[in-house]
Parts: sequence; structure tokens; C-alpha cells
Amino acid sequence: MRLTTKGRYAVTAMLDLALHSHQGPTSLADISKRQEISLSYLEQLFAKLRKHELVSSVRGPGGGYKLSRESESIFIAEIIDAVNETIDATNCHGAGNCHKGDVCLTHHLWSDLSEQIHQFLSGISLADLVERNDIKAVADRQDAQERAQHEQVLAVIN
Amino acid sequence: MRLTTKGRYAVTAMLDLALHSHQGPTSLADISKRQEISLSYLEQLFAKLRKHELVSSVRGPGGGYKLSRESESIFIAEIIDAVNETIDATNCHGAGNCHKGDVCLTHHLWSDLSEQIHQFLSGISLADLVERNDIKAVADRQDAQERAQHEQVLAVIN
DNA sequence: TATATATCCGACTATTTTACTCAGATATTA
DNA sequence: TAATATCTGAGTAAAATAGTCGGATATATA
Ligand code: FES
Ligand code: FES
Repeated sequence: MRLTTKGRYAVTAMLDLALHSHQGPTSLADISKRQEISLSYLEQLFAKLRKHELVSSVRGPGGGYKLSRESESIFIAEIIDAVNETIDATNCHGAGNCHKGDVCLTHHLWSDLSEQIHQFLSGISLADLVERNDIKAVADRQDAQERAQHEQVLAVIN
Repeated sequence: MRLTTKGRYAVTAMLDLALHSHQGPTSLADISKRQEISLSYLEQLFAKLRKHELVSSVRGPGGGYKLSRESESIFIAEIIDAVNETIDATNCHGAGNCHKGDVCLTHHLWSDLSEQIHQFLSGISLADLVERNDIKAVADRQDAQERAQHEQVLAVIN
């Protein structure tokens, strides 16, 4: 089991997509700016998300990515799994053979833990997150910041 | 959040201690043999477990380690925490400041997940594990293997 | 049709962490 | 005093993380 920046970035980016899904495809450059994630790194992550058919892409100007399903049926567990951060907490990856080919002393504990985490994360969809008030607040703040920044850029140009 | 061999080893070793607690202090050499964990690595892990007052040591021949509390009041979460494998799944370690000093889009999700995992792992004591039938079975098998090996060594000597 | 915008793709890299090993000091029992 | 253990610190190979970089390809628009 591991959950690092990679998995967190993937979920953050997917949530950003869900939040801006009404305005056509979202470019990685936009997500990069809003969420402060390196563009090149996002490209790597989205290659994996695309392979797992969680997003689809539109190339060229005005293009970007969009969710390949409705946000109601994309679950957090899938996203984390897609970028290779397994939710499995066992050493044997479920095989039950990590102590001389046999089940080790703590296998059942890790197995139960994995089940617990999996149930939790596969019970939460992107739509669920979009609807949460605490997350709505953060999204609103980020959008306001983005608009303010945009206006400043325009002011500098003129 | 990460759970790797380090944390699994720590829990396995502590459970081994709990299982053999009736027969005085247990040496790391014994745990090393039974659980197939490098002795030097165990020494490192037990230095941390000792600092966190989960075990106490007896030096010299016949010495070893014993649990510093009854197994009923040592919880899995404490053990994992003691060897520096934090259960916290947030990037900000709870501070809520990983996006320009502010709360990021997914903070609340990781916060909830951490709570979930923590509740699960801090609700399980070493005594709980010792009592589980699936774990008893593994422990019995390991003890039988150990006795068989011991007899073989004696046979070779004679 | 040129240009700008975007995704795509592969290779490379610095840093960190993991999972160890090794050498030796120290304490205790017999 | 010899054997058995815990203690301590330093070092290290391999893997994973979190990126960077250079360039190819597709497409909308002027
Ligand atoms: S974790 Fe599955 S057998 Fe050890
Ligand atoms: S994870 Fe806590 S603010 Fe981002």
C-alpha cells in the first residue's frame, strides 16, 4: 500500500476535470496552473489515465481532456489504481505466499486492511466530491484566484 | 500514507513477541529465524520500538525483548507509527496548507481516509490478533516447523 | 497554408526511501 | 573470562518518486 503525491495528483487533476466539465475539454496547462502540478508530470499521469479509459483527449487548439464517463461512475479507487499506486496492503499481493511459500503471520491483517481501504475509496465518486461543501469552497476560491490573476495579466498587457 | 515491508516487519515481530510472551524475553535471533527477517534490520526496528516504549529489553545471555505493556493495550497503529510509517494520507500532514499555503482541493478526502485507516488500525490490539483463529493456525505451523528444524540440528550433531 | 495550440512519446535524472550489511561497543549471565 | 545478547553508527545497492527535456503529431483558426 502506498499513497504518495502521484496518486494525490491524479485524483486532484481528475477532480479539477470534473469541476470544469461543463466548459468543454480542459487543457493540462489549465490544470497545471490551477493545481500547481508540473505540466510534463501531468502528461505522464494522463497517459495512464487514458490507457485505463478514465479520460479521453481532444488534440489541437481548444482541445484537452474530458472524463470518459459521467463523474457519478468514476471512483477514487480506480484513479489511484490507474497510476499504479496499488491499494493492496499485503506483501504477497493477495497470493498468501510470502513466508516460505506459505501464508505469513500478518497476511490476514493486511488483507482486511486492504478490503477496508478499498471499500472506502471505491464508495466515493468524483460527483460525490464535487457536491461536498468543503470541496466546493476550495474550488470557488481557486476559480476566484484564477480570474484575479487573469485580470492582472490583462492589466499588464494594456 | 505508506505501508511497506518496514511496517509489516514491525507488526510481525511484535506479534511474534506477543505469541511467545509466556516464555520470558524473546531474542531477536529467534524472531529472525521464525519470521525470516534479517537480524540487523530487526535491531534497527527494535531501537525505534524501544524509543516509543512499546518494548523493553533485557541484555546478556537469556535476554531479549518483551512487550512493555500487556498485548491488550498495544495497538497496530502505534507499531506502524513507531517505525516512521505514518498512517496520515494527507500531503500536508494535517496542516491544510499544501496549495499556496491554503487547503488543497483534495485535502478533506485524504483527511477522511486517514481517519478511516487510523480507526481501523487503532482498534486492533496484539491480543486481538493472537486470538484470531487464522493467525493461531499460522503460528502453530511456524512453531511446528521450528521444532522440526531443531530436532534435525540435534540429529546432525549426534 | 502557415501558425499556434495542444496532446503524445520516450528517455533521462536528481533525490529520497527502502532494506539491508558491517564493524564494533556495551551489558549481563554462567 | 567466555559466550550471549542488546546497542550504535555508518555505509550501500536497488528501487521508486517526482520530476525535466526534446521533439513528434494532430488540429483549429487566421
Ligand atoms: S502478506 Fe500475504 S502472505 Fe504475507
Ligand atoms: S493534503 Fe492537506 S492541504 Fe493538501
